[in-house]
Amino acid sequence: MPRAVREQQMLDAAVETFARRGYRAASMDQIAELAGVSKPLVYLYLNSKDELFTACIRREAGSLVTAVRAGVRPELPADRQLWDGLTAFFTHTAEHPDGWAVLHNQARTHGEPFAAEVETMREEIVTFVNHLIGNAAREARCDPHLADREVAGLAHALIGAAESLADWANTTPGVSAKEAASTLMNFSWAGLENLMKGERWSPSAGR
Amino acid sequence: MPRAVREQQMLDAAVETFARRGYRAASMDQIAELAGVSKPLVYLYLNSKDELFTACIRREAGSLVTAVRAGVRPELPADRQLWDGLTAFFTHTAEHPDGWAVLHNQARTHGEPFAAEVETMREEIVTFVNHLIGNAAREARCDPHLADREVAGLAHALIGAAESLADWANTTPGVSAKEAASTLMNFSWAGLENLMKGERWSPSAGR
Amino acid sequence: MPRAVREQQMLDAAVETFARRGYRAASMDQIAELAGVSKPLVYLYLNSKDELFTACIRREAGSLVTAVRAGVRPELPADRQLWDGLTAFFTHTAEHPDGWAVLHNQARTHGEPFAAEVETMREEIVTFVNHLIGNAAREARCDPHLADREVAGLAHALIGAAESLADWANTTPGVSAKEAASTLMNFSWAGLENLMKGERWSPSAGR
Amino acid sequence: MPRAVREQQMLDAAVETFARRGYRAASMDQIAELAGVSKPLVYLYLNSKDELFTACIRREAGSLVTAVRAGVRPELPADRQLWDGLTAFFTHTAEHPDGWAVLHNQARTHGEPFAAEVETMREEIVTFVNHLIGNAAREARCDPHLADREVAGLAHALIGAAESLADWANTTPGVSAKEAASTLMNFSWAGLENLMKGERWSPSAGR
DNA sequence: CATGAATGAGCTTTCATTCAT
DNA sequence: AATGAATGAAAGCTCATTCAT
Repeated sequence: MPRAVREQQMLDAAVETFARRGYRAASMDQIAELAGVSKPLVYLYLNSKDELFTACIRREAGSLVTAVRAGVRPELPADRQLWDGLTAFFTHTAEHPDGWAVLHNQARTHGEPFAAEVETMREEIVTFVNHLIGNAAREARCDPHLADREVAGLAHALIGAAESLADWANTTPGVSAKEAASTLMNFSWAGLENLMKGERWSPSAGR
Repeated sequence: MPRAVREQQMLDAAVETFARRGYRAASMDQIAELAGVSKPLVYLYLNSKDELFTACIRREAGSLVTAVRAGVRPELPADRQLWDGLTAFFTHTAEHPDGWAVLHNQARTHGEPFAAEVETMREEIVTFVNHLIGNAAREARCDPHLADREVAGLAHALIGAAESLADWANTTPGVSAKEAASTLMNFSWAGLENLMKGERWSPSAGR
Repeated sequence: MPRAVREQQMLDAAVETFARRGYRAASMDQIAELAGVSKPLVYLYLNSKDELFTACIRREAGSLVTAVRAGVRPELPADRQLWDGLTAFFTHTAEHPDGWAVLHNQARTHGEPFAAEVETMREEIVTFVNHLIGNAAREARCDPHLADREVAGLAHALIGAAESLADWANTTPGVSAKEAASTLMNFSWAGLENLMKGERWSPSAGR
Repeated sequence: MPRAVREQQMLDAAVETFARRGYRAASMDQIAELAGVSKPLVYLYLNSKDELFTACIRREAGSLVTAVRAGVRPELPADRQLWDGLTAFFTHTAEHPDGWAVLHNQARTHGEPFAAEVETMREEIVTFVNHLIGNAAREARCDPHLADREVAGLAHALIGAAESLADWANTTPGVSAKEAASTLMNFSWAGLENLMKGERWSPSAGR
């Protein structure tokens, strides 16, 4: 069997095992057995548990980013872009729950090298959201007056909400990608629109 | 030294160690040494690594929930309650980063028993948000027509956004609890208000 | 059983195993079993295979140097000192063949850290031989005119001869320490005496 | 490429690797890579690690013995023969440090089969020294009265001194083969001469 | 002639856990 | 109340060796 194929099988097995047991609790024995190969072969192809984990993260992150990018058409209005991006995101995470678990639950909690790998993916999304808000404000011909840090905060809030909803959708039976996307659009778009218009909530003013 | 005090010292050491090393990588030796006691004593008081970890989660979850509850006054308007709750949440997570790391990063990623422990805390917040929306709708004298599952989704979105912002605030220098709370209010309140009024975003309608 | 005693038992077992199997071929399992303890205990007390090996080398080297020193009385004539030293050396190596094998066969052939450990012992002997020749020359009231490097070379020759004879005596039945010492005195003392008198062999002059 | 050539390349690589890493630490992978061939080919030609090591020892031992033999002319006087033999020995070991390391450091320290291989080489030298002493005694028309075992002891002493000096010469900058040979002649010839004349050192007589 | 693919067995090391005192 | 002493079990990793092509 050619090397490339075996490697993908190993990555499949590793993603599944890391997702279900966690990075430390997953043993190379389990991964090798699930992949249907001997342990030395895993080491021959992927060198170490660390590198294997990194390879999983990279493959899953790339796959997710590609899926989201493919779902968005930049010529459409900003809200439509966000909607399409969220739909693609929830669809992909629903179809690859183990990959998503590796990215969201495992990679971020096991030390710098792995967290950094995921952080680059997150930053890509922050940039995307940034552009989205900028474009939307331009379309609406209003000056959003949003500081860089404020945008970063909003992006983190949006991503966190999306991540949490992805987990919720994956663990709650009957929640579709569309429903998750719809919930998040309802939750977030009004606020983003307000901010683009310069409207803000303040504790003193109240509702 | 009385048992209760010793136990708290052990939990302090355990929370710090679990937060910094992760559940599996943290060893009972390290925890015992950091607590300044012998390992058998840790076992005498807390029985096993699992129970020790569970005790950490429970203590930190309780402490966080208590802090948030103490910050909210039910007689105030809904948005003010949310603002106060968020402020208390971000303040507490900033003051107890290790406890927060145990809850957010470790507990959820190491198997059912621990994740379930955190889930009860989350559910408490879902209930809170549920009340919030219900009350706000009543105050606004409008019928929100929100299904239970929709509220659950919104609560997950809100919590996810808050968690993500807490991490962001803890790792980005100069971001205060107030700023994080403000960002999240701006992000979420408009959307929640819309939903209470029955207004929704839909892909066909667009902006 | 107190720690100090157990440690010596482990070192005994380790010396025997390293001597018989070689450093790499000796397994920690074998050593632990021979010592009558579990493997983790060996690690608890001696940290690693490297440190265990180093501890063996240090103990055996110290023991050998002590034995040789105890056999020599500095107030006696040089040849008598050499004879006593050699006798003590061959007696000790005959009584501790495994310790000698560790020093001579294993320590020198397994990388810098270990070889260096033995080299310090050798240098101590070089110094001893150096003094011996110097004193003998003074006693004989002649100026030996021996350069430092020449003495170093002679010391290496003497030590090499002694090491080789120790192996030979240990593996040839019926060879006593006295016989080995006698052989080496006959072999080496005449040459050393000549050199102290300034007499040398040269290829052109012949015998 | 003809088999004989390939085999020599493999032996070259093996000698270098065994000398630098030691028998156990040297891996067949490293050797095959250094030889520029695939691992199965090494096995095809040399069957196993043990046989490969044995082949190295035999080749290097043969090469050394040949070099020493070629340096000695039996028609010359005994001291000259010894001088020429030592010169050839030190020259060869200086020119083939890896081969020498395999013989001196590795072969003797890794179990019976290999040590025995080297022992045959040593015995050849014992025989040579035996002849040397016998011839010299005949030339000097005196009866040495040396028992076989005494000669064996002397040969071991001489060899040990030579081995030790070879290491010293290889690791001390600026020491030539001639200097090492000269040191060893000065060290050993007077003693050997004495013994041939029946003169001995004894502890009671002193200097 | 030569190799890519594959593995059984064994190694060092670590850890949660217990027990006699 | 507290600990020094001790271990069964398992993990990551490496290596000599083989076979189908």
